[in-house]
Amino acid sequence: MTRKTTKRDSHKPFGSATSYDVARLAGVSQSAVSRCFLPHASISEKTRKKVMAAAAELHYAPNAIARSLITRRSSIVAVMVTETTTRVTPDILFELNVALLRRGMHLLLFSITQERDHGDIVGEILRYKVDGVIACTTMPAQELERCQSRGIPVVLYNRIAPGQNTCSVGCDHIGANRDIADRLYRSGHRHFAFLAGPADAPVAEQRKQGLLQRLQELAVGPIEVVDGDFGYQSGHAAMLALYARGKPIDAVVCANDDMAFGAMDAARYALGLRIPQDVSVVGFDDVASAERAPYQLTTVRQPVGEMARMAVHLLLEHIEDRAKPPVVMLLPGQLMRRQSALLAD
Amino acid sequence: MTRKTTKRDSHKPFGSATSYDVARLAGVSQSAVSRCFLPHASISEKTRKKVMAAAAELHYAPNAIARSLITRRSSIVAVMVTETTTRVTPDILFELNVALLRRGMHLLLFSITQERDHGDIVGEILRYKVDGVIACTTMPAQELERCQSRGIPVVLYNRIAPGQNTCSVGCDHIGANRDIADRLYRSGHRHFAFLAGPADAPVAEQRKQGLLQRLQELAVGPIEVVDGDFGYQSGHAAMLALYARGKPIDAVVCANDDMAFGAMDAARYALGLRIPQDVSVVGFDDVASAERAPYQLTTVRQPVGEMARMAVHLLLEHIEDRAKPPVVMLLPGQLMRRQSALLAD
DNA sequence: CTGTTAGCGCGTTCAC
DNA sequence: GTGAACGCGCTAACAG
Repeated sequence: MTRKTTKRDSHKPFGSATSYDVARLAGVSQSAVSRCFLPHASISEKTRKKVMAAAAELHYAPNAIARSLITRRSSIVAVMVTETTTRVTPDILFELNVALLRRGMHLLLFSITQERDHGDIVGEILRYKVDGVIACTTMPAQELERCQSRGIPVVLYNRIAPGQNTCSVGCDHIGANRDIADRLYRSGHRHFAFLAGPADAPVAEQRKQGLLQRLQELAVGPIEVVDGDFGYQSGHAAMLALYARGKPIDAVVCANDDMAFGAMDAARYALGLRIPQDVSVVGFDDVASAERAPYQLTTVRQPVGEMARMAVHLLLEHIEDRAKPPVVMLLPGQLMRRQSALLAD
Repeated sequence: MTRKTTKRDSHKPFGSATSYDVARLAGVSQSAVSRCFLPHASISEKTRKKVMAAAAELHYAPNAIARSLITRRSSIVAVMVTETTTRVTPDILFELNVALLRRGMHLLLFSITQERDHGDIVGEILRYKVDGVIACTTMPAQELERCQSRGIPVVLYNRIAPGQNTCSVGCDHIGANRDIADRLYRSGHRHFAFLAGPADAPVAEQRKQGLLQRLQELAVGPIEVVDGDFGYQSGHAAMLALYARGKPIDAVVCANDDMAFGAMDAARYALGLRIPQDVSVVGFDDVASAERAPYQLTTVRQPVGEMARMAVHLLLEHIEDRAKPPVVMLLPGQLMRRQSALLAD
């Protein structure tokens, strides 16, 4: 003890008090202090009082970094996002953060960009010894494996792993757009178009699949597909391109809301069409402006809060038991019926 | 060495290789390995090669947690946000993350909610020994002091500290709305209204101040102020309430874009007004829908990317030198002139 | 229930 | 330039 005490008084620039400082002030051993801050420690009420008083006086709280070095649990979860994620569903980060904090975990954020790809980022993640990863990105199989081979559980958000051998939680985009197809058909639509999102966005592909699958089952003739990139402008352009083809159209389903807005504005202000009398328009995501007067867009809302909580739940389960088999969870989207489309019940 | 080696082969469930493992494989000492991964280490090219080869074979990378325990630098920055932050400016998190990663720092996210207030969160932050804090929230003076007294620099984002004794970077909301007031006046407007945001949002107050200040200087008569909460619905309601007062109105400046959208929809669809012929409407933020056909909203864009980079820059400077005096940085907003308002050049 | 002891993995003197 | 020893702050295993 003499050794330690003499040493630590020397520097300590600002650094908060350590468990040794508290121990000395309380007149107990350092390990007694440690135990006071542990969940299931056996400690007498008397010494506990003494320790807590001393701790309060010194503003002491256990150093999480030092603790994690020995417990091999950092209570940190890495969350990977892209710019698209944060733009299209900004609330996901908030919801994940709240869900994680509520369960005693912390969120270390990593944004994928051109200059920092998955490889770089996974390297950083490994160095920080996080307890788990939630990926809102299309993680390359190799990087996924790199985490898992080191015993770090991964949960994919709105993506499905190549071999489905990884946990994932997502919205059932396919099911939702199958339902949309069905309802549009039943309310009399026969001439369909799909304004597609970027090919490298899995959710955009799923939304397309859902629509096309169901329409094929219903034996609806050729469906016009126009490419886009999730942006408003691309929706606008796609709509103009669509009508330039000269085919009859009575329903336009869009890869997301932003494109739907572009399509609606093109329809009304450039093509002179009435919505939904001349053409029904459907989006996906239910962003804020979807419910507003100029659009009143019929769309599908993802249960973001629930998806976040499920992702956290799944991750923690697999942190507890790494041998647990992977779970793939698909949550239904919620249809928001508004004025932009004629939809059967 | 014997002691260490016997020990470490025993468990190691999945855990990655340590510097000892690399040292053994390379036939050098552990400290040689350590030096290889340090910035300015003096090491011979020969042993460096050996070490790097061994490290690659074992997929070794230094444990950031262990490193920070001894260097007293975690390379982690805590970022505090509220739900409003993430909803109104989703890109700020992305921009901060990119700027931080580029400078070798990592972002630990903390969302303030009802159930986890600033006190709780600052407690968590202190336990993780972050190198600094960027607060996109209204931090209570007490919690600010709690960080600073422990030598943790804080940079406020879009807030100004009570005594200005803290670093901050923000958009010049006051200046921007002074300019708006000026231009509206010069283009002939004389009957102004301001649709206010929540009283506890400093940026909303600043926007109001800027407008009222300048109008007072211009000796423009009583300005109608209607309360709101930054939400679309509140803008809609405020606009109706405003016209219910029966006063003449020719310019409506709103606390933010969402409220402006509500106001415009109320004006057009409920009050039968033409924009900008009957009334000019101005917003703030330049969110995505502002430029779209139905709105074409004249508004002010905050230089979010630059603000993020500046916040990171300021923070790192103060991490390097804690004695550096605080800097308050105000960046100009960018006026986006569109069709919703008649504005002088 | 308490104190003592031994590391977690690494960066850093200090001899050689 | 290199290796041995030490300790960052803490938890865990053990004896009493």
